[in-house]
Amino acid sequence: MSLKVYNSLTRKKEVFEAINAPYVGMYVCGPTVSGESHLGHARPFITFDVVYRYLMHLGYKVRYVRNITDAGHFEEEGREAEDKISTKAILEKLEPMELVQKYTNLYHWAMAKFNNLPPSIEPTATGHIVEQIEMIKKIITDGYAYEANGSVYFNVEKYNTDFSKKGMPYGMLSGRVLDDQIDSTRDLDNQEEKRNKSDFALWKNAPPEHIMRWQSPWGEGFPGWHIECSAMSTKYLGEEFDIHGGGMDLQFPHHECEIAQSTVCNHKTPARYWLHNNMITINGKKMGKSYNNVIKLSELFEGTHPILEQAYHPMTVRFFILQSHYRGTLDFSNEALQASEKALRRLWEAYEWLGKQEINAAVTASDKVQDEKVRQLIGEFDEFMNDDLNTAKVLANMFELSSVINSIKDKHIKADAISGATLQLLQQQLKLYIEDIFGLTGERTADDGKLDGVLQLLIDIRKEAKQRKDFVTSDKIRNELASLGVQLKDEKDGGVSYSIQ
RNA sequence: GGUCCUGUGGCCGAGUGGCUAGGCAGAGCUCUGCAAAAGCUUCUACAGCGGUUCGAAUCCGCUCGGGACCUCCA
Repeated sequence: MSLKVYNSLTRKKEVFEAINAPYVGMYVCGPTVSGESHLGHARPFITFDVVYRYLMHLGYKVRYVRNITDAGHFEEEGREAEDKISTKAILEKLEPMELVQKYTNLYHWAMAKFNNLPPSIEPTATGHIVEQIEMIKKIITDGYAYEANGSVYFNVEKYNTDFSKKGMPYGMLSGRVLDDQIDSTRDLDNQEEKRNKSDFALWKNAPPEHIMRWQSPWGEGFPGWHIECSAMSTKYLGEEFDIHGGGMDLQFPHHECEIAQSTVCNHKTPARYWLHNNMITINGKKMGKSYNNVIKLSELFEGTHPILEQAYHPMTVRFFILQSHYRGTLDFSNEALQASEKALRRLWEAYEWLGKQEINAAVTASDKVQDEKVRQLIGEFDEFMNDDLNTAKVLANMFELSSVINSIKDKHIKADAISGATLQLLQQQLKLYIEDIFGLTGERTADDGKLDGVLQLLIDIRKEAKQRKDFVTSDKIRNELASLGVQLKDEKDGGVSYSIQ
């Protein structure tokens, strides 16, 4: 049983084979830190965090590189060269790097909230200007780029002509044919510098108002849109690495250009497997700046966006994302998030309860059918993950297992129906998948046990009240706690547990 | 206009030629002082029209609807 992933490059599910097992190199396009990340951005980072975790679980030694784009890119090509970061910096009266630092910090804060593991290397574009310039020089030397007025452009047509012969045409990833595109490319101003509309910038001459600028062989300027990823992936992962990930909207032109640049320099397609996650939509529309429908992560966690009916815990969002397949769109709504919130709580409580049970491994199953069913549901975790990381199916199985766990808890299923060995396996596999691979964590806030002590005291007082049929007191405790977000649950065996919202 | 994806029950979502997805919501029952929680049972599905097939939600065609990319974008 081996891992299969959908490779955008071949448009097929393929068996994953590492180039240099057990080592795996994975590059994922990170954020542009000119603003705060929004819900849509959360998806690739959570998706590839799970990929990272799963690969490690499979025994690979993964070098996970995720860049930070902190060198400004154009708002719009052509018009007065406006650098996104420097423009905003002027508005906010901040130094560009101060702004970049602020949003980088916010981004890291959100990643930590989501319990995403930090990547092995998180290189910045501004920290790799030298590498980018070197790469551009090489592309010029090889004849695939030209200089014009202090800017450097990639010659797409020449590349396409030469590399089509080698079976690597420009557009191989996105399925575009260059000839079709030339006509369909938008008519932009100030295109005279380019020989062809489809050419893209490797280096841009910086106009005087541009704050972020570096010295280069072509004068003062800043790197083009795509070169940083080629330069940094080559530097840290080599000329050919295993996985390249990112959002589907980056497939063209970003990844296509990346392939072209790297292929000229290294004579091979940079990554073997290209994985693309789909978009998060809101009312069926992609969440994005241009649609003016973004929910920033801080707004999501605090419930401060007008669309939001409440705040959503980062784990709710993580769970929500894992409940769908990464290649499908996922539609945001309050109802959907609220459903995820409840579902996650149910799953977690069953998981937590089982984890606390002392299991006698010597017990044999009195209900072979039930035992077998549980074993099968557990066994399918790997199977589903290996089938292009189907986290949704794994979660579905977990819910079926939760029913079994709750039935044991409520004694609807006999304690010895399932063997000790199976229950131990269940404990172990749930922990592995819920915590280690899916990266979910308990919502309970850490405290030093004082809160628990207080609650246990209240539970005792309520119990005594109930015994003398003083329901006014017992209900008061229950209801007051409920309004504070602490829910008491009377268990079958007379015990009382609680959950905190 | 070009390239491509998609249409599943009240909502979110798996699935993909014959076998229950799952979650949330709704209904009934069990438990309970009453609730909640939990368990059990249950109701709404595969856009429409044709075709292929013993059999299609699943394959093919058409129609209608939604969306993405072609420009920064996760």
